[in-house]
Amino acid sequence: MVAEEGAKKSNCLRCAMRARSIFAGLSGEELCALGMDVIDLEFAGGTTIYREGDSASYAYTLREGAIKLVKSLADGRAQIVRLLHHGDLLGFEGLHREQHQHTAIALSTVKLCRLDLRELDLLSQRLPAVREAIFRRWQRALEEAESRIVDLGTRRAEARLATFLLQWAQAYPQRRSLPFPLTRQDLGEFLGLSTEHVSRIMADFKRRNWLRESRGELEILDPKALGAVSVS
Amino acid sequence: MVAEEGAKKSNCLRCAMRARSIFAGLSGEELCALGMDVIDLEFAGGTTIYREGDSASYAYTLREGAIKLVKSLADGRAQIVRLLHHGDLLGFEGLHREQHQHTAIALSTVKLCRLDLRELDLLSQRLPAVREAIFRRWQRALEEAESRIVDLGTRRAEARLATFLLQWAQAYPQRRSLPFPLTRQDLGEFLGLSTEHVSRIMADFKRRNWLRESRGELEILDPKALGAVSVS
DNA sequence: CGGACAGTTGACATAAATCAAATAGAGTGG
DNA sequence: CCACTCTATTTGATTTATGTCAACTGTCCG
Repeated sequence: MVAEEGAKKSNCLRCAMRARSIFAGLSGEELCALGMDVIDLEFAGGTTIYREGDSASYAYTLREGAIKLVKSLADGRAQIVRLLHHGDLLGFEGLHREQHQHTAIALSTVKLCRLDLRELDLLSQRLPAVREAIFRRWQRALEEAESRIVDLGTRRAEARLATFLLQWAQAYPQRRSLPFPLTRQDLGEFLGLSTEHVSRIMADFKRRNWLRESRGELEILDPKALGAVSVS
Repeated sequence: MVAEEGAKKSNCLRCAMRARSIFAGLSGEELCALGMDVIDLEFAGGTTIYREGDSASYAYTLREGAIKLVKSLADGRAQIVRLLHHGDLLGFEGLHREQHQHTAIALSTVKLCRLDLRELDLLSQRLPAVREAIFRRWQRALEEAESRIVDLGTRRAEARLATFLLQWAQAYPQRRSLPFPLTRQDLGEFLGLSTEHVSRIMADFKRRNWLRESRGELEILDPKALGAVSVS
């Protein structure tokens, strides 16, 4: 739960992430000329990166690990609004809003680079490519959100879970065993189900030998079977 | 079901909608200099304005009436992804996507103005104010989508319906009797419920004298009671 | 008057939540 | 290394919410 925070100036030029970042379109020279403070951070799993309602000063690019964006309800329950993987952005709602719209929590150890929102705003006004990149991410987020609305509105628990597992796997291509730092409660809060119900379905999938699971790792043994359930 | 389509050149300068449109920030001169083909259209309720998968050539501003954006499932069911009111935009996903992502259907007689997507794209690159306006609408759409995810994931049928009715009312401020062109099936497809279940709850709300309904009009008699249910 | 069709209502089936208890693991301190 | 604790998970029994099927009603409209 304690923030094991590391911080150092980032070298964007050499960043492995650069091609997939919002600075993808820029030349090396343009990148150097940004004059932006970009700082690399590392947090332990469980760390809260920002809270819903916090005034928004920074946005982040997730370089490694997974993060959940959560909205908390008055009655103590919570809904996971989005799950983020390496390459995803977070905190960008601060470009137009004073405050963060979700609570961001690291699911595993994460590496982030942190961008100052004010600088980013100016930058995006100056550089069409940056603005364009942010815009596109936004659109993709909207499409994913709408697809989750369809999911939640029309599909049953088994199908939602199966769909989710397959999508999770897509975030880690060419890996036979996937990092899987989600608890049953996380799954429930993402899929709109009780933890018990998630547990039953996961146990069922495992009994059918569609999955294998061991401390934070997941292996999908029968994607076809899961695919069949996910459409039903 | 037949498209009663009227079409004429639009006079944006005199448009009552102008202050709320994506051209809100522009001066009269700038507006004149746009050189855009903007065409006013009118469709009867039930008309399909475009279909999911259609190649996207136009975007629209909804000037009057209500529209549903629908995603159809393989099994014949459908999910209403968004409901649009006067002032809302539709078809803008065509700015970055080749094809429309939803089917747009008029719920009542609607008045639209139609914008050519190619021209709009050029325009938005030229005019920061326009781009900004579109961006902000996008962000609001994402926030609404996320709030629906929370709703669908955590709330029961009664609460979802009550919330929805109150939100619908907000789209028609200072009106005691609201236009309400939605069928029980529409409500079901928006809220992720069966038509029968929606019907039961609506009937229940009416029996409690929280609502009154008559051919396409809805009156909310007890917003407080609905509000209480909507949080439960 | 007679169809369509949307809405309502009832009886029943099923999905999922809730409550409660048992089990399994992972970490901790001796 | 073991005993112990704490927590996540699993499982079972039961309740509740919601869906499904079917019949009936009302209304609009030709």
